[in-house]
Amino acid sequence: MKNNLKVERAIHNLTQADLADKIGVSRQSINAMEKNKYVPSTVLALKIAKLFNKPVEAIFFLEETD
Amino acid sequence: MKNNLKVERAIHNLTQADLADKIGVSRQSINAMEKNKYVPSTVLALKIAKLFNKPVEAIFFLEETD
DNA sequence: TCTATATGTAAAGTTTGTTTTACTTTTGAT
DNA sequence: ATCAAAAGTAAAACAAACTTTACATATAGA
Repeated sequence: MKNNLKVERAIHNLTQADLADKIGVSRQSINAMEKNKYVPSTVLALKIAKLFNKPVEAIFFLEETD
Repeated sequence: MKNNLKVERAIHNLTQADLADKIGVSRQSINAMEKNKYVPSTVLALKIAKLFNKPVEAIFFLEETD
C-alpha cells in the first residue's frame, strides 16, 4: 500500500509532528507510514482522511502486492 | 470503530467464509471484525471497500472513543 | 428430527503496528 | 556559515492484528 501523506501534509502545511498530534499517534508512526514501513490501522486512515477532508481512497492506495 | 460488514455481506450474499476467501484472511478474522473485536488494517479496509464498490467511509465508521 | 451449512467463540502462537528514547541528517532562514 | 526546526532512523518493548485448530451453537431445509 502506498499513500499521499507527504503531499497532504504539504497542502495543509503540517509537520509530521503536527499531524501526529492531531490524530493522536507518535511522530515516528507518521514518519514510518510515509516511508511505507508499515500499514496503519483503519482507525488511523479514517482519522487522517477526515482531517484532510478526503476519502480514504484518495490518500491510501492498494498495490498489486497487497 | 464500527462497521457494516454484516449488511454488505447480506447485500452481496456472501458468507463470512466467502468474504474471508475473497480478501485473503481467515474466517475468524472476518467474524472478529464483525463483532468489533479488533480494528482491521487499512489494506483490509481498502480491499473490502473495493469488493463492495463503496468508499471505506461507507463501511467503517469512527466513534467518539476512537 | 436429522443433517449440512453458517456463525460464534476461545486459546496459543506469530507477525506487525505503535511507542519511547535517543541520536543523526537534512533543510531553510538569518 | 550557523542555528533551529524538521525529517530520518534504529532498537527495545509492548499492544494489537491475524492465523490455526478446534469445538459449540444456531439455522434452515429434507
